[in-house]
Amino acid sequence: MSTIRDVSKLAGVSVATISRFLNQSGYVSKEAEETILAAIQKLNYKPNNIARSLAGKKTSTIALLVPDILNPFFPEIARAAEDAASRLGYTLILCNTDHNPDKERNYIDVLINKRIDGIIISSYTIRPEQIYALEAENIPVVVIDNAWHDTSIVSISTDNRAGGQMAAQHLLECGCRKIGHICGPYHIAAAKDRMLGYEDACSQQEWFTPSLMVYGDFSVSGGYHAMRELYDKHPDVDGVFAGNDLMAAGAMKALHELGVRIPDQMKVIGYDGIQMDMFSPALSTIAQPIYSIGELAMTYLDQMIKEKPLEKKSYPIDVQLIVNASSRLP
Amino acid sequence: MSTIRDVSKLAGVSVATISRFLNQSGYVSKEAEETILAAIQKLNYKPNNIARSLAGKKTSTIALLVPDILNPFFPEIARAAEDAASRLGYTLILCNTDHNPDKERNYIDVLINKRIDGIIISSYTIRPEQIYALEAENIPVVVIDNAWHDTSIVSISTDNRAGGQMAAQHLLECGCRKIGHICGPYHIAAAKDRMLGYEDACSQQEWFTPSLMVYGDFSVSGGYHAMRELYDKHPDVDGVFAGNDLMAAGAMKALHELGVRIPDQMKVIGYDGIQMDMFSPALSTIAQPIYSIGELAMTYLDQMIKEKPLEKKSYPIDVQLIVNASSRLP
DNA sequence: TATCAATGTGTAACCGTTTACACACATAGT
DNA sequence: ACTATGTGTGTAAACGGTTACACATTGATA
Repeated sequence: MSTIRDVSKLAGVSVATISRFLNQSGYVSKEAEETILAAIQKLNYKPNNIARSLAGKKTSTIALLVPDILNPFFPEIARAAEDAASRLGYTLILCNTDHNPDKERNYIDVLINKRIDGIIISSYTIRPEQIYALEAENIPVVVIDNAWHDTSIVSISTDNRAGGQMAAQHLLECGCRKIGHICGPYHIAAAKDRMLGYEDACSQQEWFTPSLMVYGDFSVSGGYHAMRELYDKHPDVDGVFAGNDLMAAGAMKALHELGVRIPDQMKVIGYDGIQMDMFSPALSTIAQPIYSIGELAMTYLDQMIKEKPLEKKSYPIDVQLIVNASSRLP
Repeated sequence: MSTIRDVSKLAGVSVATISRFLNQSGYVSKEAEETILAAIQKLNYKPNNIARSLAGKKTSTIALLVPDILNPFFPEIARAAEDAASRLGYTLILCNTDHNPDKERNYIDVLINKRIDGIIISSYTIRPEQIYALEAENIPVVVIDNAWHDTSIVSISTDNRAGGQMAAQHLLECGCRKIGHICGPYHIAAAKDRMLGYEDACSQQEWFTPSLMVYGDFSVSGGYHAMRELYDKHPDVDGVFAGNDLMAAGAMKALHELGVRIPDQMKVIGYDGIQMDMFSPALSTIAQPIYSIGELAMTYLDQMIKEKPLEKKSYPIDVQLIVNASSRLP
């Protein structure tokens, strides 16, 4: 493995000139360029990015911290972030935290030691102090899917309450006369906000009762069991809003087993807009622009890394009602 | 950001002693340990891994090259590889190549420049020469889901032909009297082998005709259209083996639309064993131990990095028939 | 002709670690 | 008393780049 000094020797110019040539910085004559190029090719020289990073203080590496890449929401984020990262000349480190604060802390330490240029975090469990620890080391952070208002932390997030309201409102407009809600984990702000949105839309209806809100854990099986529980308590529900698409899928599975036809007897709507093109009937949902979120996160992060000022700290993103067969009017 | 020299100064010992302490190498007295620890804490010192890598020739970073993390097969691989990597003290870089040779080449160059310790590759398009390029730079490679026999390349793979045969055989045993096959892209060895397995099982049947094999592109919509085409040509098929689970899902969607009941009128089996717990009826499949594949890849890679000899070059993994509702006997 | 800017190049310090080597001292074995 | 071995520490040279600074040459301008 040859070094810049080997190239320097072979080409008969100083290492500084080679470096200038490689980085297109400063002046290099035509002749020098040619001899350098020839030497590089002859030696199959590849600049060592480790050394570059040490001297230049930039690793061209960013990290993406997610709870679990197996949750279909995150591959889409990862894909978007990676596409943007690659376009901007960064490489993407993937970290799964499983909502585990120890793992989070541990990863953050490792990433600080690696002197990554920036980090995108999606986490329900992380505490602002940990973000400040990163900022103390001059590592820019963008948080997605979880906003702390009134902090200096840059975040990209959607209005879950408005989205929840939109979902419930849609079912009302479809003519549903009793709408249940499968709620995500209470300690997750997004889940709670979506539930509040549901309440905004439904709590004044004469049929409303709190037992229409059942608990799921954002997973398919959570949605499945929640749906059975809901149907047990209220066999007359004719619409259900699940706090995310995975639970909606679980609910539809339960309904299928119960012989309840969708959308004739029951309309279903989810939340997130993850890719579920294999589904039949296709699921209505409140779609977040997942790809855009990942892409924007990377874009803002890049600006922070380049020390360009950002306009705002908090970037709200709009959600969109997608009507599909699962809630289509007869 | 303090350095080892700052710690050295504050603790009143040489940098060598600090380094020995940090790496638990060589002798360090109890007293030295204590003063060092105190100094580290006081300065909030974090060892710079870039410098470490430069001096030590190890980056503790490995890369995972996949076609597309959005394909549900790969998050499972990524999760497994990342779990194992993290356990072994590595960090995982994620790269999407989209089956695009240019992107592959580009990533490989970048990764060489970053002096990653090793790389796991899943690609249908990559050429052995590119792997040799990595090996020339002393970067160990493990290839998954694609074996080149008679080469020095370490690979983990399954016997797709046997798996395809198993799938078709299963449908025969279920009493199917005319079985179609939705085949993946011809240029992908795995797809072709699965098709050959199907032929092994079915080509001697009196009902067999080549037009029972239709083409899909390993995607949901590919499977959907292939199923419609197949049903068009042969409305009397009562069993279909799709070359992967995504196409099986697309096929089931098409069948649902066509009003064909599964499994009564048509039995369906897929291939891969990706997570599809939201599906109803649940899909039968030839399951690859996806998690194990990712985990083993990382394990073997670690051994290669540590220069421990590997027993073999080619690690064959067994697949398993999973019978679910989509092919259950009446 | 003197002055200046633009072009082109080289020397050497620096980035923050690891580690080979030298050295000092204690303890134990002969 | 002499060696060998184990323990503990420090100096300084790597690792492979970047870049500040000094210096030389050229051509244009006053």
